[in-house]
Amino acid sequence: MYAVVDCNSFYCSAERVFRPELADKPVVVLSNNDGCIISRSDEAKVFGVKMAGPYFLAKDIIEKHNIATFSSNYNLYGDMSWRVMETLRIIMGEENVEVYSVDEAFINMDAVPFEKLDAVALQIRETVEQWTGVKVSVGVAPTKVLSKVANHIAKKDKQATNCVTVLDTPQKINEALSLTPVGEVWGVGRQFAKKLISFGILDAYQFSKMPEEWARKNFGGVVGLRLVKELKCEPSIGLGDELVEKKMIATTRMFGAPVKDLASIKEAVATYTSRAAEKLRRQFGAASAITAFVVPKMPREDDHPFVHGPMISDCIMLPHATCVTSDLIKAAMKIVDRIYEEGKLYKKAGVMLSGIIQDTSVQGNFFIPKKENNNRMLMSMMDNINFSMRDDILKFAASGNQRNWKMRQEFRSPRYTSRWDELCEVK
DNA sequence: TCTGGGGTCCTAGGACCC
DNA sequence: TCTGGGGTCCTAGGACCC
Repeated sequence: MYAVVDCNSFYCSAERVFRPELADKPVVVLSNNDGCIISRSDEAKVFGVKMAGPYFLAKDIIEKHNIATFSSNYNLYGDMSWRVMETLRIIMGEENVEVYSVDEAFINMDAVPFEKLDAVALQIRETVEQWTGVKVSVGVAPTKVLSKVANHIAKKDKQATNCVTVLDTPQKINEALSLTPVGEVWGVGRQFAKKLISFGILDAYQFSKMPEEWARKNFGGVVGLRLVKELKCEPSIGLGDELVEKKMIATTRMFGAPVKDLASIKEAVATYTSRAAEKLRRQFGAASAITAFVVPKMPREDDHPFVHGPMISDCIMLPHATCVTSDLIKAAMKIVDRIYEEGKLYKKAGVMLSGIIQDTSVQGNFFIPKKENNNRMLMSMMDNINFSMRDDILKFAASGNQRNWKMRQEFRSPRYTSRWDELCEVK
């Protein structure tokens, strides 16, 4: 059996931990640049605030109902996430927990006796809330896909389910599947949903009755096959390994306001490159290729749904894999020179590192020049200082200090748990 | 005026090899 | 006129996730 533990409106919950007066008030959290709404409390949902909807369209509702609004505070969410996951590891055993995303984890429940599934699921929910202040929902079922179905049901009616749903009999499973529209199944996105509905398959129960070969043929090969198997109670997606190294690392941002000049774009790209390189070093990797891109602002056609403009990018294969920020910035700057066009307005830029391999120079490598080993040490020192002092206290000059491209963050809360000078004050 | 960011997996098809 | 069979590796693109 698998359990999936999913935090309720995670970013909102994290904000509320340090703002108890908001516990039963409507709250929303905005994406970077205060562009979209990416988390809403139940109270905010009631007022019709749409998920992933643009903030400027919801502004009226937000102001009218006095909904508490926050810019995203990833320092806080990252730390709260760690607390939740650590709680799960402590009570269920490290080897049984797979962290799936910032607010979600799968748990292998094979060690739990069948008749105790309900009690243990409830205990997970209560312990996480007691230890971290974050409310979670727990869904338990024989496969991962089914546990997500269970979790949806737990979330939909929190009163009735107490945020816990266990699907442990064929009857319960079939009933749950019948109540689940096919588009809500984990792994069925918009395209697949459209196709399924065109076949006359409307709910998850109908989908689960389809032949495996049919699923393989119509829904992306093994992807569809696994999906149907999981719905048929046959586990086909195991517990993944934790802490797998990333195969690609990206740092991309919208600008706070459109940017025109080359110097600002270079500053931004150099800054993103530094951030990406930090992520790279955190997993002791080295990148063999770097891509940089810019997105020009496109004239808007009204009555058109929002679309991103074309991405203009270029890639450089590095002479040898590296995790040294200065090397990466040099390459990135070369790319920016190539892709930048005078006179255009840009609204976004980004950097991607790929061809990531294990960094062998960490310990010093006999076969590469001494200078490079020294650079690696320099990087470690920078990372340590930046980590212990504050972000970017040490940075490369290329990152600049004008920063007129910086993203909007009008409503960011203090980083209560990761900065001494932003601790919660009790009077 | 104003619409996020960062990932994964899989498949098809091309280039290349013997 | 006629042109095999079997592989590998890489990339682009499509789908999905939160």
